[in-house]
Amino acid sequence: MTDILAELSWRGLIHQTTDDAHLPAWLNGESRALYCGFDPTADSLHVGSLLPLVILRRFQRAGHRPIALVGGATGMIGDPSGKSEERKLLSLDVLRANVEGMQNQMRMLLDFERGSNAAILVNNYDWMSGFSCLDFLRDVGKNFPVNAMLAKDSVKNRLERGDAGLSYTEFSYMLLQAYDFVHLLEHHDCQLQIGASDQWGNITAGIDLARRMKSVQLYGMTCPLLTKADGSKMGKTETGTVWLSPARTSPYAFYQYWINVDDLDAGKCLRFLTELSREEIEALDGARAADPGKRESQRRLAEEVTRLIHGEAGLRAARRATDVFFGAEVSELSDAQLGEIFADVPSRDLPRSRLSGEGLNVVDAIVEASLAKSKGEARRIVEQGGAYVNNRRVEGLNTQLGPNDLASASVMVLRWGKKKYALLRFRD
RNA sequence: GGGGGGUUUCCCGAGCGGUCAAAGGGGUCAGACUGUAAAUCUGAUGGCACUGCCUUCACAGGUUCGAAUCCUGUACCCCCCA
Repeated sequence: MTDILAELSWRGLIHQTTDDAHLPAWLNGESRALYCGFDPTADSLHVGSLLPLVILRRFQRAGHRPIALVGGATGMIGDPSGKSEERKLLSLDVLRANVEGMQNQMRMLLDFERGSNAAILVNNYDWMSGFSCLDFLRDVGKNFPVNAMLAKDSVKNRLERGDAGLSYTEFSYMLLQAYDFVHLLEHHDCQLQIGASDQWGNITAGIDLARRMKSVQLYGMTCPLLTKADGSKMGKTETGTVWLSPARTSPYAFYQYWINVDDLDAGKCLRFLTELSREEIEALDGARAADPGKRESQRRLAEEVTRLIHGEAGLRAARRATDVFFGAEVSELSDAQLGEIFADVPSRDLPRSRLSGEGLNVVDAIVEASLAKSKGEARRIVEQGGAYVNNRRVEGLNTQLGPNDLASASVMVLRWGKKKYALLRFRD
């Protein structure tokens, strides 16, 4: 039995526990069940919710049994924690699809086969949907003093805002989550709940409920929120959220997100999200301090996290795309390979005849590919040396593109500046 | 109700009736440098058939050879006196 708390502790993953004194002995004595809930607000998890999931994984590797709970029921209500205003309710169909999508991702990170401590996936809709309103109020609601509920930060913050308010529905959220804990205690002997630090109130609500209903003392533990050195949340880019689903965020974009992590955040990310050993991480810290330009930490981070989420194949694809995006000329690749590498990039189909005869002028090509809004803009970028065809700089305004400028059988790769790409596909 | 000021290109902001697509700053984009960074430097920044033409300076009209600049009206904003 690995000392999981010691590991979480050096990684900086313990924000708060409900019982610092007894938790170590309780966990190190034998294999325990623990759970963490995830609300199905989208059909994919994102970087923000990755951290608790990785922690569940760590617990499992240390010999404990992780229970991943998707909030099919709680998702219908909306958690007020950390939200500044009332949430819109999701339709049942959307929720069902979201639960499905998230479960698939959990299957990748947790092992559901692993003998005595195989992970368990549960959906609180299964036990909540049949719970009648009256029974719930009598059995659960009776145990919640409104005073205590009003004192929770998640509620207090919303009430103090004045402009936002809080509906009775969201106010009740913590009762549902609290009951989940009791339910999992009864059915899976789960006595520990983990979550991000904003879940503290909900976790302690569950512990209080269990004490009142079952006279049992449960445990809770929170991890820090995954934030950047400047205080903002990780997992957001100008283009939006970084998702775990390859359909929403390609392995390449995912890999790039981590490659671009700030030096100041790299050490934290390595500790939080990778399974590298303490020695390896500290070696990387040293390397980063000595020669930050090499960005070994970021490379390693991107590699580890991308492999974790997208597997070896995804990592390979991300790397190959990176080579092309930041490398030399695009050549000796097939249509299919290019399509895969430039999966994220907008493309446009043009008739092949545009390449014959005089050929296609670069400026026109750039506009056709929607890289530039107008010809003037396209012309400007060519004049300033910021336009590239197949990663080769375009020399002048009157460059004409012909069949020889295709990178593969039918694809031409246009680039604007350092990173903005577009494809033109020439079809018969 | 009376008096005064304002409305400019993505934003702020300058703009003698002609030489204004409109100063300057910010932002954005590109290039150099670099660590796929930050900072810095350089250039660009309405459209097009680009040594020229077209559309823009709240809106609608007018004066003039010619208006973002003058006049009239309309809308919105600000200030002062009641």
